[in-house]
Amino acid sequence: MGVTIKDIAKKAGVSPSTVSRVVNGNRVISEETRNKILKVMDQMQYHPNSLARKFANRSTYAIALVINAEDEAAFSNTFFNRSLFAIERVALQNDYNLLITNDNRGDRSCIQSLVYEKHVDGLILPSSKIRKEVLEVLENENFPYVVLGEPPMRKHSLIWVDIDNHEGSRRAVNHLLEEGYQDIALVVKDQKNLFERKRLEGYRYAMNESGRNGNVMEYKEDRSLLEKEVLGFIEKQEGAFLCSNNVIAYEVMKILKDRKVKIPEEAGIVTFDNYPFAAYMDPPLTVVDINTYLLGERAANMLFEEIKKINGREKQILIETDLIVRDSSRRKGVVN
Amino acid sequence: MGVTIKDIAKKAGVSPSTVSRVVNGNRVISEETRNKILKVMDQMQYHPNSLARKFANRSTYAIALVINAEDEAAFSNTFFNRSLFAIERVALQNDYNLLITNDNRGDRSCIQSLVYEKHVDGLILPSSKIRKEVLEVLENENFPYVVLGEPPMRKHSLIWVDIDNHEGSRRAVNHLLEEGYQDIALVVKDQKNLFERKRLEGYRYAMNESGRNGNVMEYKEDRSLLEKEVLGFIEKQEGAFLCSNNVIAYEVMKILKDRKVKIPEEAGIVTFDNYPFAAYMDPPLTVVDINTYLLGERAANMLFEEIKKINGREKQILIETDLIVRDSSRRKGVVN
DNA sequence: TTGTAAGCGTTATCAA
DNA sequence: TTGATAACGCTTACAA
Repeated sequence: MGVTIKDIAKKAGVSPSTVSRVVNGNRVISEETRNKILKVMDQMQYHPNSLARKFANRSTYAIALVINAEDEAAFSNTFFNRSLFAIERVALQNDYNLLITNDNRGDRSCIQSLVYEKHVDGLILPSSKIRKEVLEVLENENFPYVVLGEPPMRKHSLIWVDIDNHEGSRRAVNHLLEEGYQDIALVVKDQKNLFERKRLEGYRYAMNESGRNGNVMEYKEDRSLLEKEVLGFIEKQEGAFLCSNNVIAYEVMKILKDRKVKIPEEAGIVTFDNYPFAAYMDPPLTVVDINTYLLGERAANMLFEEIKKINGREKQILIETDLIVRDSSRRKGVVN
Repeated sequence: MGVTIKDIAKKAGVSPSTVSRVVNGNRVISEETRNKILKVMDQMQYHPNSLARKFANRSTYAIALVINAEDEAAFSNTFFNRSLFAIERVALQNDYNLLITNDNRGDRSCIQSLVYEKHVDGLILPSSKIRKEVLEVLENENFPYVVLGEPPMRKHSLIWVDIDNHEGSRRAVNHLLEEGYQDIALVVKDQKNLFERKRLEGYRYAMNESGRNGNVMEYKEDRSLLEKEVLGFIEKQEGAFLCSNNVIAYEVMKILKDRKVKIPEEAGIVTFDNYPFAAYMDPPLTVVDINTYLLGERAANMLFEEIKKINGREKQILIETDLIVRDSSRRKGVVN
């Protein structure tokens, strides 16, 4: 097929191993022969065969990102995308390739295939993949991997990165209290999801700290239920709503506006996730922004530290959220 | 390292080639030996070394998707993500891996590396990558590739898939005319982008067909300019706005609402892209939906047809848009 | 139906 | 500083 190291060697009048040394930037080689070989490589348009290289090195120079998408959801959410982008970038910086693997089977086979057959050098796994049988495989092989999201087990020994949703809720609650809202409700979609669970915990924690009970509402298909709860809540006091995503925030906002409840004067809103539209709402929405780029970047960096066995590496990282205050919760200065 | 084909052969009392045949599902083999070998493979936990396999086969069983992201933009837009998801899925169906390569250098080196070094079996390239020097490399090697988006050159010979933005505009314009709006303005962001160019062309075409001149507005940082144009336009007649994305639509909507212009009675709005928020707007936005999942799926399928040299394959595909009519343009029945 | 043996392109060990 | 040679694990003529 293509030009091989042997062809170069023959033409340059050296041995294949010398050529190999040049390709690999081996230092112990004379300027003279190096230049000669480089010239021939250029002339003959030599491209090292990475298949052969990987084979000889027993390494793919690739890491795999396992995703867990039964449907398109995982790929269409911004959360995932920015992480992916970051991971790809870090991989590139380390001269590694990134393999994307969508694993919709629940067993260990995907991981086994990646480890034993595909011979990738490291894995980034979503926390939803963490199960005993999977960990078994990885630990047997002493295989480098990082978990994306706080794992459901062994959270003190595994290596993972997550968004600090707990702290995000606390920030939002404290901000709303400072703005003078007397009570705060949390509106979530379903509490199974890990993000929402942590948000709930943080909310409860902060409410508790302020001596309040808290009030959790669920956003369901049937809007009228939520409507009743929201209006009932706001009737009692100048309260605020911490919403777990932008759609929920929009719904709450609509319910309030329909009843001519003034935002932020009579009711405040804060939502998780800074979707492009949050800033365009009327009034613009205060958000707890989560940096998913950083999430991916950290995960990938940790993985490479594992692969390279760098000393003193961190094992668990929580990424701070960022509270972006906009008009939907800026009660102070408006009300006095 | 791991268990090899030789280990299996020895233990099963056969030759390595026989084991290889079993691994590869070769037909010419007796049930008996096959079963014997399978049992041993299971016992010894054999996993074929894909590196060695790829090397021996001179094929990676991988396709690469080249993306072109100087920044996070490419990864955070939904457009790209669903395509990516589709491509990954099709690759998997064909037992291929997907390699994501972010190429921010403008030259041919990324493509060369993919073709000559990494030995992927096919490429999916964004149309922005299509340049003479790149095509040269690919054609020299007779290398399978598909372009994502109508290419800037050789559009009748290259293999590509794109969204039919031209038709999308026409649909929207005709819908708005049918609803009784007397004139339609197109609001775009910048006309350099291929999507927007095609939308503009389609708009002009349809307007022309209806004997109208058309009116193109640009959405810029400074909103006041657009405001003037929008209000001036709507003063003259009951007109409608075709917006090139959701943010623009939101801005136009806001301008109109601030002046108490009734939507859809006195002004209509249609926007490209069905972002989750479009349905939540007040009134809900009519959208020209573009199926980017299908875009990726088609691209990947075409690529595998190229790789497998299947007969009678299509060369250029335009993917139909879908008009989802919501209240923001439903003037009929409201006005009579 | 099965076995033998060469070969894929590179790296690594050892000797020169 | 260089070269000869074996090895990596699998596939595939070709022979049996």
